[in-house]
Amino acid sequence: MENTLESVLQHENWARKQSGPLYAQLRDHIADAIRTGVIGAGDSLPSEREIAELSGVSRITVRKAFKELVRDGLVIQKQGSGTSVTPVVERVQQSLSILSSFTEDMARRGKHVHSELLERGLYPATLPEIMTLSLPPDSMVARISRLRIADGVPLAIERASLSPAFLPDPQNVGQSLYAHLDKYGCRPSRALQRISAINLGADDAELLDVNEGVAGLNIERISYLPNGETVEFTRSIYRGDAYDFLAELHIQPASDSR
Amino acid sequence: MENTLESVLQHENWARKQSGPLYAQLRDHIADAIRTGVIGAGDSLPSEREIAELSGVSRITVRKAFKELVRDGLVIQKQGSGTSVTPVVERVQQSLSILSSFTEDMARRGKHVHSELLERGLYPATLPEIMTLSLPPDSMVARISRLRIADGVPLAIERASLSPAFLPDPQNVGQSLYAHLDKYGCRPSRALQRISAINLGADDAELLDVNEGVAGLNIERISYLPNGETVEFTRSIYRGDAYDFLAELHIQPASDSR
DNA sequence: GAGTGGTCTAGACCACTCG
DNA sequence: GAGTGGTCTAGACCACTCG
Repeated sequence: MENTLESVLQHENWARKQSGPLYAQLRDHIADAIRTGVIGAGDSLPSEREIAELSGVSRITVRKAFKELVRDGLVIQKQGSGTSVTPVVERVQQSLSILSSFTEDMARRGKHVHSELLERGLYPATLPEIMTLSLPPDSMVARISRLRIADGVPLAIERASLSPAFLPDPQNVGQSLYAHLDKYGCRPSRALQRISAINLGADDAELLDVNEGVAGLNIERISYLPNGETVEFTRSIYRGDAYDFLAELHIQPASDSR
Repeated sequence: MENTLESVLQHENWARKQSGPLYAQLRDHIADAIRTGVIGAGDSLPSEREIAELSGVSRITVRKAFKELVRDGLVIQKQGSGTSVTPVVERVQQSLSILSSFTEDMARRGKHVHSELLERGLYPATLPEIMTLSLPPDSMVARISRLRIADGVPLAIERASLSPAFLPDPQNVGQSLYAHLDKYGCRPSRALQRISAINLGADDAELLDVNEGVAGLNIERISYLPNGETVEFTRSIYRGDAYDFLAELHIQPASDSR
């Protein structure tokens, strides 16, 4: 009857059956239990001390196994409230050739989105902002930083900087920055993005509700008006487990292909 | 005179000056020393036991600090040979709108590239390969897996699968798969890529000469001939610290933008 | 207040590297 | 063989969560 967690963790049911370090055997054993559904998404795991006792290893060994499960995003640990299996997140596919608005994009998929405001207002511009946005020295810059949430799941942190010429009133931006820019006729028509992979730091990981060190996508975007003026410089961090970016590539011009 | 590592690690020079856990203070202190150049790229650090003694904390606390420096890619640890500062890698910028060959791309930048062959030959096709490449059931598939190395630095693992119709002789492929396909007039003209972020597993991390768990880019590419036939299905893993992908975005058609 | 994960210690032995 | 990081233990106290 009890083909549950407890029996799975019984020492005699796993230890020394494989080779390699104890913590790796325990880690793989728990990972299998998660993947095969013996433990479901969102379920709580026994405490480190309980597992240590059940499985006959020291608590530090259990912690070491957990640490790697945490790093790989299989479980989530919270001080004071225990360890549980990471809830599954539906991956969002986003095009890398069509410039779209997060809010409009998600609405089209029938998802309920909202943003948590992290920062909004006019600030003294930093040097990168001055250079990227072609601002005069000692200029102010409009900044909007938001945590993007779809159906209750935080997906991305967006930190946008704009020239005050295009956004004199950051306080009035609602859910969608692009919709706001539309009103003033300065919605960008073209953008360049730079994409790289990073391990999330403690602060960003907490905002995105994932474990520190989990892989994320770091995207810097510079958006332009049809006349070539720079509108927006945005640094975003996306959850690696929640996003697939799609790009369509074409062969380079024949003259160049030697 | 000795404003070196040893003095930096002296217990009285850092401990308890900040708040927070000991290991975090030590970690930040070493990270600062690396960033400010007190310890240079490639330099060896003292052993865990030496640091423990110098700084007056237990070895486990030193290990915990090191573990996070390793995770963030600042240092590299090798059993039996010690801990050293990660050598700096020049980032490669690669377009996400132009389909180019790794070999040709790097040659254009004056880099010396070579590949280490991981797997090459004809194998029974897996289900995903059959579906993606439109192969008949129980078909064979040509596979080439290579570790891409530029100027001695491993940059990416590429695992390509092709229909034997396009690549009957995988054994004859040289440095460049695309150059080989050119000869038979079946070089792809268009491709779709899916990009996501992952934490590198132990095997891939070892091939790429980085630490396990470091963030990498996972890219799946499907390439097409001008007539629409699928040529190639490639799963690649790129080092997150070595690649920036560039994408140019355009506004979506007006009819769609409501 | 009971229970959880987070930090820290002292000490031990193992696996690997390198001269 | 000496030195390195890797694993493991038993035990302690702290910070946080939750009923």
